[in-house]
Formats: sequence, structure tokens, C-alpha cells
Amino acid sequence: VRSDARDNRERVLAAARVEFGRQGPRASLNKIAQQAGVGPGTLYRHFPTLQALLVAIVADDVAALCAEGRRLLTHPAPEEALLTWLHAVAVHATAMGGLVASEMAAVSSDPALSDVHAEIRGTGAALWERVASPPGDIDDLLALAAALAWASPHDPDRLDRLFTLAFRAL
Amino acid sequence: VRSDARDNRERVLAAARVEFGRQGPRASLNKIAQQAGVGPGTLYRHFPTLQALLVAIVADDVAALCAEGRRLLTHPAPEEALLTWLHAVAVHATAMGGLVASEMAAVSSDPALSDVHAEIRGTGAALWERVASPPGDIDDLLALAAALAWASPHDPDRLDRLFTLAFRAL
DNA sequence: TGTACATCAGTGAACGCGCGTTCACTGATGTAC
DNA sequence: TGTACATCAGTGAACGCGCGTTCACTGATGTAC
Repeated sequence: VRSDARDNRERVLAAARVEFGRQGPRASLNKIAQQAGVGPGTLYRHFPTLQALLVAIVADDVAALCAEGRRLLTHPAPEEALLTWLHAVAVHATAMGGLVASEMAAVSSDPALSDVHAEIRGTGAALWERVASPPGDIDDLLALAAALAWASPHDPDRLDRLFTLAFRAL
Repeated sequence: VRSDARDNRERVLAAARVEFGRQGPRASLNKIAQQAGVGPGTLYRHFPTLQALLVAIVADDVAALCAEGRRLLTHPAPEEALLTWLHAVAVHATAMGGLVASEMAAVSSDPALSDVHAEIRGTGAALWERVASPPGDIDDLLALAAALAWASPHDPDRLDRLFTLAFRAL
């Protein structure tokens, strides 16, 4: 593994995070490469597919979310645990301006992406099952969290307000 | 007013509704024109701006929504009236796959579009003020309805489930 | 009713643009001796 | 430690594509007589 390769990979990832955060789904791969100070070919060498790039972008966040999910499994109040976790999911989903959310929503053909999807779904389901009479199903709750994030681009306060509104049921 | 002009206008509108419904925000104006059996120039003659087209598309729906809103102002149960109206808004927002919703969310520079926005906002506000202790504010409630629609493309059942979840507070 | 004409809607090839993507070539890196 | 080399990452011009948009021209329509 060459050291410059690792550096470039990181630079592309950082630029992609910034651009997707700014532009949402309309961000362009060429611009990401350019902003990373890298040729387009380099971006493709590391991430042959848009989905590969997305998976790499969210991999850390997903790992963190799942870790927190497992931690919350031992929380004494199941409802509060689920709520806390869903809030974390919504906050994370905000960062990508709906791109990740929409890619996640549809079960993807890319195996890596559907693995990621299965991971969050599984974590959520575990938290959900602990609640005595849980509302809806976990897919709906996740979709709802993503929807809130989509409706609150660059506006954490609105996200919190909508979250309180929408999940008042819990 | 020439008769073929009116016909073509209607054909473009119909095609636009179909395409935006199918493709969401990614729908292309050239394809809309083509599917309407009309040259691109004709589309531009009638709708010089994407926003003009959007306004024309939603004008009927907005009028209907506002009419229903006024009717619901005399409904004996204010909470139920607001809920019913918000549901109608969400159903309508579904049709455009998030395009209308996102265009509406940001206050637009196009005067016609912001007029439309003001109309629904005003109607909603009137319904909202009748509720004894209304949750959030009307902008948040409208954003929430739009978000639900965005999260439920081509899936009325899911929309209903999410709606029940999110607005259980009322 | 019939006709000549002015108006203005319709046409669609063409433009520039930025996108995603490729690939023949260059050159930096890590390794073996 | 120093050097020669093989590997493979990086480059960036170039491709084809579809987009939004324009405009010189055509022709259908409504109207005036």
C-alpha cells in the first residue's frame, strides 16, 4: 500500500463529505476530485462506483451509530434509548442532504451498500423490540428519521423541532 | 388566443405532471416536451421558467387545497380539521416526488411561486390558530407533511403509516 | 359565406455546458539485492 | 546504506451524452372585409 494512495483516498473522502453536504445529491464527482486536488481517474481508482464512495463516506458513521445502538441496548428505559438512537440517525442523515437517505431507502443492488443498510436496520430493530408496544415498524421509523433530516438541511434547530413533533408518540 | 396554443399548453402540463411524478426532480424539460409531442421551444413559449411550469402544475391543486382549508375552518373539531388538511397537503406533495416540496420549502425569488407559497401558508395558519394549544408552528407542520411525502414515493400506504406516526401528537 | 392577410404559436436543429467515465501514458513508491 | 527495478497509483485530455436554452424560419389560426 503506497502512502500517497492512502492520503489521496482520505482527501477524496473529505472533499466528498464537504460537497455532498453542501450540494446534496447534485454534487458532481469531477468537482469532488478537483477539490481534493486529484485527477478524476484517481477518484475512480479508489471508488469505482458512486455507491462505493457513499459506503466509504458513511462507513465510520454507521459503525459509530451501531456501537451507540449496542450501548443503548442496556439503557434502563427502552423508549428513551430508541428515541436517542433515532435522533442520532437523523443528525447523521442531515449531513448528506438527503443523498444517503434516498440511497439507503431503496434496497440497493450494491452488496456493500445493502450490508450497511442491513446493519443499521438490525441495530434499530434490536432497540425497537425492547419497547413494550412499539409504534409502526423499524423501517418506518428509520424512514421518518431520514425524512426529518431531508426537511432540515443546514438547520439543526428545525431538525430538533421536527423530531420532537414527529416522535412525540414515543 | 389560438386553440392549438391552449391544447399544447395542456399537453405540456399533463406530460410534466407525469414526468415529475415518475422521475421526481430529475425529470428533464426536453423529455417533457417530447412526451407532449411538442418542440422544446413550445414548452419555453408557455413556461419561460422552471418555476413558471411548477406554479402552473400545482395551481389547481393549491386552489383545491385552499378551498378545502376554508371549508374546514368551520369544522367543529379544530384538531381534526388541521389534521385532515395536512393529510391532503401530504398526499398532494407526494405526486411531485419531492420537487415541489423542496422548491416550496425555500422561499423563492419567483413572485408567482412565493404567492403560491403564501397561499398555502396562510390557509394552514388559519387552521392552526383555531387549535387550542397547537404544537410547533405552521411552517414546521407543513415541512413535516412535505417530508413524509418525500419519504413515501409511490407508496400511499407508507405515507398513511408515517402520517399517523408523525402526527399522533394532534 | 368566401378570401386575403397579419399575427403569433410551433418547429427543431444547433449551441454551449458540465456531467460521468476512460485510458494511454507518466512517475512515485516500496522492495529486493 | 545505496541502487536498480517492478509495481501500481496518478494524470488529465478526451469522449459521448443529455441537459437547458435559443432563434431564424415555417405555418396555422383568427379576423377583417
